[in-house]
Amino acid sequence: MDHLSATLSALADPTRRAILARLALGERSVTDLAQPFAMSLPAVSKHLKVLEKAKLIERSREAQWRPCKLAPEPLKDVSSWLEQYRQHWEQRLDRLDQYLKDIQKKESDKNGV
Amino acid sequence: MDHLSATLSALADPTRRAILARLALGERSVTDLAQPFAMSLPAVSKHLKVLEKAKLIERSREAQWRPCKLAPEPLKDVSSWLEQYRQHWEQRLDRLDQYLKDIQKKESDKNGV
DNA sequence: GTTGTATTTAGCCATTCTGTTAATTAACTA
DNA sequence: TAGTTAATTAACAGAATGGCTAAATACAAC
Repeated sequence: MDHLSATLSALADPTRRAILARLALGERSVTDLAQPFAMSLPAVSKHLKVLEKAKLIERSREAQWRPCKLAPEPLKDVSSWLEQYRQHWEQRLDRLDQYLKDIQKKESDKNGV
Repeated sequence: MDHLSATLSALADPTRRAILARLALGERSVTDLAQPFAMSLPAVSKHLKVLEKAKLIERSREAQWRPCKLAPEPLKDVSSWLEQYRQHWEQRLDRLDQYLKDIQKKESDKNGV
């Protein structure tokens, strides 16, 4: 699987996005991360493995804990990929902008400015 | 499934991203869209259904054709969601920036400016 | 070394995803 | 009406996903 696909499919799960959101606040242990979810620890562990494979988190070792840390690089890649479409979702605003400019110009012309 | 999850999982497939890329150039029929892929027409049709459910494309009717058109709104939503992490992936640059400013300040101080 | 805590692995099950081919629907064309 | 083109639906198979419980591993602390 290519990098971007791995990232996007990791992000496609709400549990995993919630995990990332908490990791944005700082490092957390697995049990810590699991706490808000109505789901077994192994389930959370699997989610973390998906995030790790997508390089969205990094893991270290401290005694019996394996703290997780946000690794934002792949998010940057998603953002870069999205840029190619920015003009498309901003087009409507562009058209409105153009329309307003046109109106304004007509007004100026009418007033002989 | 929530909106953002639907969008991200639709985008997680390289075939679907390629379809969107071609739609960014303008409306296309299904057969047209299918042409570059080594995959049956029904397979492409299914991909289009996924994109349609995620509201990433809109479809109209013209005789026996059902042209597809890019609908970029959900992409904007992904972009907005990503923004909350922008500081994280720009942090390294921020630190470099800060470092350069610090150096510059020290130079100025040394020169008694 | 035994007990306790943190986490992962293994094995299982149900569901969803992605592709296939064959059949069907929809609309134009002669 | 019959034939052609465009696209979808149906039925199927195989792989991947997401959850579970129970067992195993890793380390700490007594």
